Amino acid sequence: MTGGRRSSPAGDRPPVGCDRLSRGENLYNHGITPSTVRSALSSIHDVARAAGVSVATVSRSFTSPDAVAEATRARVLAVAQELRYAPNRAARGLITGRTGNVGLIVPDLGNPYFHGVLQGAQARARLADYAVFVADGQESAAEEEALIDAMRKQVDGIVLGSSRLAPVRLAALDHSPTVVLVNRRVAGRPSVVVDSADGMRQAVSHLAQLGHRRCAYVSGPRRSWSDRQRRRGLRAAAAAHEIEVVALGPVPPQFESGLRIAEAVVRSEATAVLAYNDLVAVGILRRLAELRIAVPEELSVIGFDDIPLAAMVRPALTTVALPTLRAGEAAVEILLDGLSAAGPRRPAARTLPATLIRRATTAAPRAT
Amino acid sequence: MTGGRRSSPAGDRPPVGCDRLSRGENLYNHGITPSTVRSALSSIHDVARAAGVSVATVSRSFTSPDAVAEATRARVLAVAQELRYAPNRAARGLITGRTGNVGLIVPDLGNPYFHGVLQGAQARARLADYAVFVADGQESAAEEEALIDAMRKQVDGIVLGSSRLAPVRLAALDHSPTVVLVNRRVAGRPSVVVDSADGMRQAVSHLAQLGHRRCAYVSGPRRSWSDRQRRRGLRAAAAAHEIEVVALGPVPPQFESGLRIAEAVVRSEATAVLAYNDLVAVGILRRLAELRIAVPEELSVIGFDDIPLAAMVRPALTTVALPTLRAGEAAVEILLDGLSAAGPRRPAARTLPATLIRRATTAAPRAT
DNA sequence: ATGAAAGCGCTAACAT
DNA sequence: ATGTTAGCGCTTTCAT
Repeated sequence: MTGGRRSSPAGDRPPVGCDRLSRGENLYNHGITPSTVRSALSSIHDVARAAGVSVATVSRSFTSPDAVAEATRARVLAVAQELRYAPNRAARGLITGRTGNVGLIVPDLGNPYFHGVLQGAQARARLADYAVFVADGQESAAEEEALIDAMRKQVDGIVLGSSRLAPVRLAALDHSPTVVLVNRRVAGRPSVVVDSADGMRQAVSHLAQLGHRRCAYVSGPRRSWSDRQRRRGLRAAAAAHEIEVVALGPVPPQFESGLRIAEAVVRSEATAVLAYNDLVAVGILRRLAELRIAVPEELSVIGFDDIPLAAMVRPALTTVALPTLRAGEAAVEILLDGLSAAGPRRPAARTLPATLIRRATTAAPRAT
Repeated sequence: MTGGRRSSPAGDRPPVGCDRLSRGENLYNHGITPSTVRSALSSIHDVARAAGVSVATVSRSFTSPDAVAEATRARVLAVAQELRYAPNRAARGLITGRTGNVGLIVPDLGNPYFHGVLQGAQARARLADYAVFVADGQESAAEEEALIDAMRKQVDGIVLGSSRLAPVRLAALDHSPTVVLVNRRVAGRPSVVVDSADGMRQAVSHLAQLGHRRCAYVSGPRRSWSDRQRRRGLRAAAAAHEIEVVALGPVPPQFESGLRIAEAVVRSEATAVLAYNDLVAVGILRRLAELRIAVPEELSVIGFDDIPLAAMVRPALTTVALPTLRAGEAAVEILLDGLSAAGPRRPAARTLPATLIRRATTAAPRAT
């Protein structure tokens, strides 16, 4: 593409942009062809010089195309492409106050739940030509705050997934840049949450219809907002369906927790168990199999999240699907919206629906 | 017009931090204390003024502490903390040529293999106080190149995981910033690869010892460097152990592929199957269970990667562990090393060992 | 429609 | 040891 077409009036100009290169790059570039050497390090000045216009015109050609004459713009753009020039976003940000970046901070990059959020956020950001920083808070509130501070000036907004920060700290956060919460709700902050209380309702109702009367719930981290939502949903639904609840846990939201808690589930004499998340549910499933307890015949199991794993185990896990990908997208969308919005407005608070996915780990309880 | 901002040419600038805030942020900040409101947007000038020193001294207090008097530095740092000042890295980068960022590009953020790489890269980068951009190439070479271009000026280096680029394109890539390859080897480029050929050797040798004489291999993407390594390792090891090989595939490296290929594996009459990766292996496992074919009694199965999933399924998957986390770490390490190194030197090429993890999907073939 | 020049926040000479 | 100043690459008045 680079070599062939020379339709522009700039075609006969000498190959420019090499003066920058001589700074030392070419120490590396021994046997490399000219087309390779043509560096991406050209600046707006190189383009201006090569196109025979001022830097202002080059800048305008990129940022407000209508402000420059058709022919000029075409020439500038052609030269720019030839030189592989693209505006330096950091420099641009210095003056515009916009970085073109967003940050994503999650408590644990190892948790599949956040992979969906990351994927969604990244995809949505890319659509708007935004780049995303990602960082792992290591389940620590302090680290999370440190990361926010580190990112602050480099981004136009931060998506905070399942923040481990206390509500007060969350509320006290700076408003620049904007922080969008995922899986948390705090007054005055934009957020996107999943209606997991309703998901719980669906799960319990499903169990009730199957005839279960006594269910166990293995709860997640005590300070987790999601867990509180689920417990709330559980209380309400259980009452409505006259189901007895055995509370187990709390446990860390991991596979190993499931392994460990499984026997307690059995001892509880519940005919069904709801786990804080799929990871725990799959752990339970695994241990149950070792214990030779048939699922779903002897015990029904329901998870939360619908991570890919849920469909891969055997029997396939019935679970409450939480749209993590969409949550990531939505968070970035809110961020971007807020940036383009003229004035301040009340913070967006999106709620995404949860959906029960019936697979193979739920059935009627064994007749007693 | 927003009058306040860039008014006075004569230096007497208004307290920036505050006028920024008044743009509307504090509409949200009702009952919040002054110390909270004090924005993080203060610049080096604010600190200099408040500490009664020049901006140069403030700068030095951060970048070369020894160059300023003990007492002065203490005062500056105190004021800085009070003002919640931290140097703007974009501005710093403009002059130093260092951004303090690295980029990570992978073909598919949904693939668990890359989650390890991401985690490792992020952790290692954070250790050096670097931030990481992450992007999803969507299994497309073109998108990958576009992402590289988009990142180029914002990072000091790029980690390219399992690049889908053709070798020529890879070789033709700019050397600024440095690109470190993961799971690819190309002349003149730093890289970290996992010795999966040796991993394959271990797997085949294990199978041979168990008594298998006929094995199937379900290969991954044709253009995948890893797949070529594995086939190479397989050929050699199979020859050495006098094992007959049935080649199946290629298939996309996903769970569903395993589901689909399982029957072909059975028809192949191999007594063991090696899958391109764990995802495919687990898919095979799943379908085999439906087919009521006992694993490992009737068929042994081995995967590659050792993603968390491998230990969670039942029976637990025997697999060749590839140190993805370490690969991510190593890649960033190489990047950082290269940045601090004085002159150019021959590109680092790290090879990480693969390890066979024997779990429950391999056993001696059924006596015939 | 275009150009000259100021300046975003910072660091690195070059003074003092 | 500290201050002054010249930019880094860019956008944006303000002139022309």
